[in-house]
Amino acid sequence: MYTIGKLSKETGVTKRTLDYYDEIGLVNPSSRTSGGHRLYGEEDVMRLERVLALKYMGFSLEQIKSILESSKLNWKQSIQQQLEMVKKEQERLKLLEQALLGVSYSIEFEGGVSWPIILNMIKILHQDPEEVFEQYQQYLDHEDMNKIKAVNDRMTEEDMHEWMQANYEIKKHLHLDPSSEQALQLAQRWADQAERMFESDDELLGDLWEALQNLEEEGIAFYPMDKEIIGFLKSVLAVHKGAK
Amino acid sequence: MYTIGKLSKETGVTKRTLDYYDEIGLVNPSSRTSGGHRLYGEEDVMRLERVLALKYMGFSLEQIKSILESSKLNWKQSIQQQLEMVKKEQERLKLLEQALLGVSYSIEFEGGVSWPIILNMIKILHQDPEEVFEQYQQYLDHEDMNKIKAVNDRMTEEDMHEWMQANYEIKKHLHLDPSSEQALQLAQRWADQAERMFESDDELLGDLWEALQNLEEEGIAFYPMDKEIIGFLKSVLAVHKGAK
DNA sequence: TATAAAACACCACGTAACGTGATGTTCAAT
DNA sequence: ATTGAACATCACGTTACGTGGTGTTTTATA
Repeated sequence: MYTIGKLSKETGVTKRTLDYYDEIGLVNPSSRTSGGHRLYGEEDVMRLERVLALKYMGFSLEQIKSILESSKLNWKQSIQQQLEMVKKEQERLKLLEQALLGVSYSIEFEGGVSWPIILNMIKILHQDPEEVFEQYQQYLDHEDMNKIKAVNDRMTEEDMHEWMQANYEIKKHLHLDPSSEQALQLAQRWADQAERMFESDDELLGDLWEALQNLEEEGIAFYPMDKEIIGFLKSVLAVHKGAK
Repeated sequence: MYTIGKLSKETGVTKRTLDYYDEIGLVNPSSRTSGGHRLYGEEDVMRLERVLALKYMGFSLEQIKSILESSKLNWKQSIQQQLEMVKKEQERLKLLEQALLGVSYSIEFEGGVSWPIILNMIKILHQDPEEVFEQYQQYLDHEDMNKIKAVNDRMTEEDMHEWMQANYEIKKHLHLDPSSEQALQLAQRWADQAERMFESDDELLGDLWEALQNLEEEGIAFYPMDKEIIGFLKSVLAVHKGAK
């Protein structure tokens, strides 16, 4: 028989928690002393351990209570549900990580917090892609959109970093002569990373590039693409093609 | 100028939430009607959007309030902290998923809920490996332990499934003649999966196998390994070796 | 066996970010 | 002027306990 203090030390659960579990009927001591002190027996300890296991698995105390009194069928269902919840939560966190990384890089490269970029990024990640790529509707078909979303999902931390940096470098050097070697290198860097991210799906990349050029407002390609960047790339491309 | 209802519809935030944000001074309307109705201006809408973005990124309202009034330096720090939190949470969820999968398979194969298995699984995942593999201390060195932990981290859903099933199949057929073809196949299946999980690190696998045999109590190898299973494998191995 | 110290029971308030009414007031349209 | 919709404000509920208080029981020591 454990007193509440002993049990607390044994299991690492605070007294208050045991208090609470007693109060809500989740783990009741099987007996008491004449003076009213709680005494927990072996079964009580077992029950507590099970409760802790289920708690670790992410169930609420309410759910735990009902699970512990239910049948096999209910068990399987609960576990499956919980599994799905966990998977969804993991996806959410993956997106969250991307958003935070984006903001982090945006601070790093832009030298400060750029709200338009952040808000766009959140939009991309927060809602379904349909709504964000709405402006592309007239230029890209449904298949393209899905592919682009897949590209976004595949993007690693390094991809994101390189992509934002390449864009930022261009922004910093918009004044460069499009025919200069340096401009060509910047454009090349941009194109290389785009190639990498699109896994050489040149058709898709071409479609997106077309769409970006035709857009009237600012475009988004995992990062706000302002007209300036697009214009710069366009002019470099023109010179380069002409020279060839 | 938006009234609270308009703003609510515009942004998808409930009135109560706007109420609350006003109350705690997170987003205050910049003016009111003579009658006291709230009127939100463009800046207020912008502020709200920023708040929502930060909320999406997982910050508490308290943090958001201070972030919105702080400097760049503070920003970077906050984002980095949040990033780390998110990464940690993701690791936790990965473990959680493993635990749930384990329980799910245990129900599937054992035909019901087996608490010893569940509690062991939770122990494996919950606390640091030191404590769980304590019993192996005398048989395995530190390096081996870390490798085993790495194996655990690498384990996919399919690995786990196959592993538990292979173990379960053996449990079901303990009575088989060790020299029978069927027994050999069961053992082979077990060994194959072990090989796969250990990525052919035969030395490590050998060490673990040694340890498992020498243990007096039940062992754990990503799943409770009872003496019966070990005994079965041992006898099959003996017959097979003898025959060779 | 008396007494002091430790452990305990039980109570109540606090937390975060709102949801859900309830009541009384102001606005917009008729 | 009236009426229905929108609004302001209040208050209690939610989860899983933490924190602290008061008064009682148990345990250790003299």
